[in-house]
Amino acid sequence: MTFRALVNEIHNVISVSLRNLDYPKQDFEISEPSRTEYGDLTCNVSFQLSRKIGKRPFDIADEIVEKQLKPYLNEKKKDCSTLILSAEAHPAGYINFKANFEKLTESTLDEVLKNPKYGFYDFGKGKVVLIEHTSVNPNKSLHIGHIRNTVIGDAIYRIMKTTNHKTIVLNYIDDSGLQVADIVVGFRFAGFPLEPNDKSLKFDHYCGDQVYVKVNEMYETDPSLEEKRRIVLREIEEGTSEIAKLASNITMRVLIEQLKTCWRIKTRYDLLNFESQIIHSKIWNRTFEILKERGILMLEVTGKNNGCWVLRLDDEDDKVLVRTDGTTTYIAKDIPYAAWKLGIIEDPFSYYKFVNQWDGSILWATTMEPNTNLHPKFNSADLALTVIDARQARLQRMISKVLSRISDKNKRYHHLAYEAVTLSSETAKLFGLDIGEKRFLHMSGRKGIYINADYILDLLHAKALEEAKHRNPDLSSQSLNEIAEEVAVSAIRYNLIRQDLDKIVNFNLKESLSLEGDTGPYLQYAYARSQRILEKSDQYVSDTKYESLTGEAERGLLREIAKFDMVMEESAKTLDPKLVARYGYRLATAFNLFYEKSPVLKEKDKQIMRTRLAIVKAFGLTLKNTLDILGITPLTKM
RNA sequence: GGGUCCAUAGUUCAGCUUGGAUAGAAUGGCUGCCUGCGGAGCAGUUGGUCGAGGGUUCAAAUCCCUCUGGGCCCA
Repeated sequence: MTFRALVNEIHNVISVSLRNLDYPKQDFEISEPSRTEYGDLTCNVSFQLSRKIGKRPFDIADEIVEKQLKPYLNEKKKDCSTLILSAEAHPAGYINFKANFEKLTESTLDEVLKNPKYGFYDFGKGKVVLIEHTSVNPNKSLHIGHIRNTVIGDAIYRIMKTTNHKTIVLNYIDDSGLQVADIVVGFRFAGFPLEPNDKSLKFDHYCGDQVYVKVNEMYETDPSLEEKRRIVLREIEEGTSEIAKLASNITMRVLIEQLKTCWRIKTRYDLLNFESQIIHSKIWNRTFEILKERGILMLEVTGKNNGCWVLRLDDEDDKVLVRTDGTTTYIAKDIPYAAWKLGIIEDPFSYYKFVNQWDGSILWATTMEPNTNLHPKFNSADLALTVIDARQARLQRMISKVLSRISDKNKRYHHLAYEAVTLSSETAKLFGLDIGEKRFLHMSGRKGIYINADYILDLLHAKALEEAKHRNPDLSSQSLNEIAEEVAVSAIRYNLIRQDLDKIVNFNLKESLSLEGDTGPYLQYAYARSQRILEKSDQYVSDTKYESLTGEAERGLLREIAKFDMVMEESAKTLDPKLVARYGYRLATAFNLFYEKSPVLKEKDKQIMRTRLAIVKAFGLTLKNTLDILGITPLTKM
């Protein structure tokens, strides 16, 4: 029983009151008031009713309080069976509630301290959610734009897991596209050695920063190379030649290096889906039949699309799927893949164990080689979430519409869109680019204008290492490096999660190196402080005295702790990871205030000391679980 | 041309889904607080015609319309 119990009780008693007073049925909201002096929770029902029945909000509030809430509280207080301390009609029209903190504290601490999984909330009822994220072309290293995708997708995975969904995480590998062809051209026809001269250079950096960028420059001056690219692309698609083997070899090497970066930021996947195998699997043929049966796909017999198979949806322009020469367009690959995700078509793939990951889980990969490996079921999800940036919105909306026409009603394909990461004008100058009055510059992999994920992590690591060394002179260099790495990961992850999905992250290199204020390390620091208190205590938390909990700082902290499962429900419902980040920040802030105002170990009254110790312990558990969802490692020293 | 997203403090952002009480953080500037549970912290101060105009409403940063500036997608 936590804050949710209080909200539910208020909701129930007001609903009953409305019935008793013969008011019409009315939706209303129980929320936190704008100022703490108004109480712990507030209800807007009188405003809603006022609109309907033309009575003054205060009169309605007053009537509900006097005729219903007060008698209710008098009755309930006899056997201490209410979490509400008082209800009051405010002249503005709100009904304001104060919580019985003694009882709320007791039930909250009881819940948190007994339940190491505190925060877990059964919103999903075991529904299967498939999440696809990262999906970076395997011809380059990941830059900060890519890891915004990765970090959002991974946070959503963790949110869904914590709200009782079965989760499957996919990484789609476009191993047969133009971008792969570009670097193959570089190695095969433009003289790039397969091993970089600098042996310490990661292979993905070498391919992306040097080969890919240079080859694209060379196209400008040497048109014959473009011809080579067409040949390479065709051979990759056919998949049997020497060039195709070279391409596959390079792709795998880049992919492994990309995955190292993803694992570095504590991301994991269940399955790698290779585009080449989707093409070879022929799942398009079956999908084509289904689309024709449902009348979504038409053979055009007149006009500019004469002879093409065209996708026809309400409020969308017609979209060609199959051209007159029988070749398919890009979306013709996405639809069968989406259909596979929801289990609309039979699973044509075999699977093999690709690699073991940092968390002990197995990463599988698709293969067309028949085998009988026992593997988890990867398709037929109830909800398929695809994390791709907002530029793909139109295409993704079309896929959703098609899928809603050919799948069961209870299944859903959803595009989880987010905006791009751009470079601030200050950061653009590092590339020698002056963008004048403009506020941001879009990154470009082809032009080499981007900030590598590994690079920013290394910078953060170095900065955190210096700081940690200074504070912990006794720690070994290995421990310090481990701490620095966790701080670096926390800074970057938090930075990318905290912002709204449909806002551009305008990346400023200098500001991103901050470890103070509203940042990941701030949360880790609050955790470390709390653990230091527990470490120095005997951790004995019974013999508590809840009525001693009168300080605003203590209550503020408890209030935040008590709201965790509601935050989880909301973020799962709205698919919004930033709510968890915001919550973590509020929780840490509440603790830091408590830390200033309510000494624990120095408190003379043993019972008060024990009560505060219990709060610290509950805080630690709650923040730890919050950090887990953000993919941030809690640290006891930093 | 059609569609879509964004605009809130010097800067970076919450708040908008579900209208309601004096619009909040962080950062920057200025100023305090470590012989005290870790100062990656806390407190104070500075800073806002919520892009503009209209509309709906007892009440609009929030809903609707128009416009401006910018991003993206499609043609």
